[in-house]
Amino acid sequence: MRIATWNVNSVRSRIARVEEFLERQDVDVLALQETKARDDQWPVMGLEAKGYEVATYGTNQWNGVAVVSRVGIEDVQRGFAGMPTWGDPAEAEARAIGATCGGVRIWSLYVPNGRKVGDPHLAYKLDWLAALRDTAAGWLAEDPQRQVALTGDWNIAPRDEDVFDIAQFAKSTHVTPPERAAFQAVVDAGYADLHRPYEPGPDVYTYWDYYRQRFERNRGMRIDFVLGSSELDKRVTGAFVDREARAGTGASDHAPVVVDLAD
DNA sequence: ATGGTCGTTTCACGA
Repeated sequence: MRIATWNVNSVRSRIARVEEFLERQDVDVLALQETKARDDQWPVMGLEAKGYEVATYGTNQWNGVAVVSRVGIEDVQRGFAGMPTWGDPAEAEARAIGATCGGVRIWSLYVPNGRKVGDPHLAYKLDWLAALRDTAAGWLAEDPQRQVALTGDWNIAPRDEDVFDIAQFAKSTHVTPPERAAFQAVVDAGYADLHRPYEPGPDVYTYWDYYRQRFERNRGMRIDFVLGSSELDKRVTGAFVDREARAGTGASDHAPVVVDLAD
């Protein structure tokens, strides 16, 4: 089974590229972030015609996550236990959706951006990650044999080599010690990085700003990850970033991360 | 320090 995660930066403006990616890479399950579509706005017709099921969670034009699968979708859960919301608690933020596909629990996560050091959004990001860690640790405490994938845009570069020039991030979010500790806490809860062992280099990125030709010059960041429980980790046979999806006009600013699992 | 480029319910703001 081949799974993937992709911050698509608007599924409505990118649906043709989503369908192209699924077919070109022969993907079974795709987790999407920043769909920027309410559930009722999702362009599902082409996907359903090609045999994909879609589970979405979008409450406004800014947020949105989804799971697209051609191996079935079961037990969809929107949000997770203890997930903090920003601002009015009644206004749910669609940052997490979980679905079981082919026996694997796959989460599509859009970790809060954090904006700037000192911004309350950064505290929110850390709270959100702590809640995710607690909840995800609980899943494995209940049953260590579970195959769980925590995929998505983490908005964290865990290592200095995960950004094109660490000196330029001296006063930025995404690389601060508390954010990196929050990421590591999820790893320590039993979720390994399934991609890095297969592309360990310092110049492997998943995100490149649109401006200043950052993609063409490969000045990017590794901030999208597929983390997996140990039972899932055992099945991994390979992983890579699909840079082709980032190339050319009309691309998202992120590229998909693809992970292959043995049957 | 600023600006660069995308997306959105766009003349503003988030990433």
